[in-house]
Amino acid sequence: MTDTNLVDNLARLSFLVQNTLAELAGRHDLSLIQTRLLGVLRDHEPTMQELGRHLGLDKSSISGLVDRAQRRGLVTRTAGETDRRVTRVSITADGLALATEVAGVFAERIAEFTAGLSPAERRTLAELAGRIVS
Amino acid sequence: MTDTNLVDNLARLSFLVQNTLAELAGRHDLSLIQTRLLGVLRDHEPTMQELGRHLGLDKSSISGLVDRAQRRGLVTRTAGETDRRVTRVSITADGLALATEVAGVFAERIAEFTAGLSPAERRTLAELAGRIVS
DNA sequence: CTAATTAGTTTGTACCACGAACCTTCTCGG
DNA sequence: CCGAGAAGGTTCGTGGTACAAACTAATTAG
Repeated sequence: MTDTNLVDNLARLSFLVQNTLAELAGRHDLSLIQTRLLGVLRDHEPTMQELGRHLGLDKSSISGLVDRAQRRGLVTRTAGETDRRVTRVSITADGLALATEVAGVFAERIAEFTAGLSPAERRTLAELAGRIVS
Repeated sequence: MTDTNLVDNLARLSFLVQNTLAELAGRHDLSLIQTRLLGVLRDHEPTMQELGRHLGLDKSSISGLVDRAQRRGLVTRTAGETDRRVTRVSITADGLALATEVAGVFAERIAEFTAGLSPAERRTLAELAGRIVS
């Protein structure tokens, strides 16, 4: 049955979560990284390099990522006001709708996965996961 | 503080675990998928399409993946004995050493992440994660 | 005002993933 | 037994992802 190997089970859980998110995003022709990009932009209007820090990517990778998202009308670039070297990236209405849709379905799917747990167990899991990531 | 949003915390935890594995693998010039490949081959000697099922990839993706791993001497192809259409993939000594090394460091890192949990909490986490993935 | 720094883009390389076309090797029905 | 179709892999073309290095434009330091 469900063994208690912490490392294995965390690894498998992480693959399950990531694959789930990738699959749901893929239905809207979004990659994992594009989805993360939109997720960040829901709460921020960062510069290119702030985006790089958020996502852990090189600035040249960000250029391409934003290029492709912009081509699809999901984000826009805005020139910085004071410092004209910087570029701020914002999410568009289309991008926001897509991000919200994917996030919603993802939450539903996670709920299904954890349906076999009691409410107390779900709280415990959320709390332990929260302590690890913080 | 560590809030108790289950979906968010599971998502963040999964990114933490995956990024950790990707970073550790990257030190040996392995991608996540190459590492998973070696991980599967530690316990199996699958055909190409069995590999595809394990990893959730198209057979054409497997061809390239195994090509690159073979070029680095991490795996070998063997022609099937009875059915000569099939190709079995095996891990080499070099590949096994690499997989073992990465797995070991990964386990250490997970141990560090969960060091703030009590032994009982770690058992609980392992058990809850195990029930979700099973 | 020049020199160094910083933000971002471009270019070249490699990996990753897919579908479609293709080859070889079975397998099955007649 | 043999020809049609199915099955296992590979190849090719396309596109996303990631990085480093070279480059441009704008800002800041001296």
